[in-house]
Amino acid sequence: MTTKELSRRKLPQTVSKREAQKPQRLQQILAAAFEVFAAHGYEAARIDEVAERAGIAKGTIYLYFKGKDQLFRAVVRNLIQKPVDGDAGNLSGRSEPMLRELFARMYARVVLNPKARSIIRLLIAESGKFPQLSDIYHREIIAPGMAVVRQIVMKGVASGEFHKTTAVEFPQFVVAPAVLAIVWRLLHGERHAFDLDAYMKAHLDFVLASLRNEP
Amino acid sequence: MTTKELSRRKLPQTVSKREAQKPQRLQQILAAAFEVFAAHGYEAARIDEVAERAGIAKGTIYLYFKGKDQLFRAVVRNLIQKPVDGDAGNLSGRSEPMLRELFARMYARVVLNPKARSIIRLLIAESGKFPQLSDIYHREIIAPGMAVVRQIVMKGVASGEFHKTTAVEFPQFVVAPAVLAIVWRLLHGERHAFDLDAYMKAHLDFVLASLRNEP
DNA sequence: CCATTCTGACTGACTGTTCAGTCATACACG
DNA sequence: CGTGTATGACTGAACAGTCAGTCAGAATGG
Repeated sequence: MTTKELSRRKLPQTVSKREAQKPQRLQQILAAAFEVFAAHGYEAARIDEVAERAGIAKGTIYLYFKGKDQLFRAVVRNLIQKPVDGDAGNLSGRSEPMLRELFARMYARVVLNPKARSIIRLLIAESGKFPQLSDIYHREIIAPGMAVVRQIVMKGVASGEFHKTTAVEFPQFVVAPAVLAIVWRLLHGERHAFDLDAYMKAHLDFVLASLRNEP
Repeated sequence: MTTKELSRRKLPQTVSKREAQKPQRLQQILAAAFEVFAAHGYEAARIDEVAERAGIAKGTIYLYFKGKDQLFRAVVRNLIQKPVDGDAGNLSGRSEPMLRELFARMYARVVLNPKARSIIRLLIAESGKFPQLSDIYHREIIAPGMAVVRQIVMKGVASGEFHKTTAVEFPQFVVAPAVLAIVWRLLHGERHAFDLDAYMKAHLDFVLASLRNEP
């Protein structure tokens, strides 16, 4: 790139107006596509509806994605590769408050989050057709999550706060009721709903009762 | 109908050969349709494939079912209304062996049963389009199941075998790890699999550790 | 008994529609 | 005015659902 070429550009605006629009378009498409896939599932989702919701023409989608399956992959990948940010946070102090903190985050971010539920529904429904996606989900979300839970439990056991428990081998037990709550909601929607706030508190009590070292 | 007309018929055979075939056809269609729906989901399932697998012509399916959605409903209803037979069995004796018995049945019949898993996947995937089906599932399977678990826990509490536990309000906690195992399998198939036999034993230990009244 | 007629379960080629993906044209920006 | 971007009418394939026709087997008659 020559000095002359550089000097032609407005210096603060290294990218042109049009170039600046592109990532925005992509986000429009991804957002609209997520809504449509979440509402209807992969097969029943219509590309025309995605275009309409994004406020663009159908052809434009094919400038950004090779086809329907590529679009689907991009939508889901985009949402399950989101940084899990400072989730592994402070692993210091007593294990019980750490579990309490973990549960609060887990229910707020996943169980009570319609978007997260929709992704899980899509992953379950389409894991036959898109196994790579559930692999990503496992690598990025499930495995690190299980590792954190295991850490907390092991720490509690080491400090004598918890007794020797099978939750070290299977940290799944600790979070299982949250998974059940998600599935319940996916199956029954608003029907047969139960008090999720009481449920969360009781969940913590139930798990701690199993882990705690009673004198 | 005259005596003469009656005397012509062979008395032991009240139904004709053709009439006897009909229920068999219906079962053929339902069995084939289940395979196809389970493999591809509702939208991606092809009626032609159902016909081919049942070894009949496509038109025949429409003699038995009004349309694709009616066929789907029939397939799922047929499988979730199956008699839960003597599941509520003996509610006598100590609660711990009763839980042990319950878990053995639950893992054998549901968690380890590919057919049951497929139905759950279909229900989760299509509960938006077919909410009545998950209502039936709740009424016929979930609610009675929860009632049984609650009975066992309450009995244990009453006898002093278990302490006062939140599992009375939310029997879901007791079975949640089994639900997680199903979802895990639905998401990851054979990948990331864990030892389900050890898991089941540990699950029982974990739950009993929470419920038991330690002196 | 056999011959004839009748019945309705079954067939599969066909139809109309839906929809993913394309492409000639229009547009906007530099 | 040239280049990269957007459009939406169009196409061809796939597929749910239909229906005129077939034929095994039941009913009727001699």
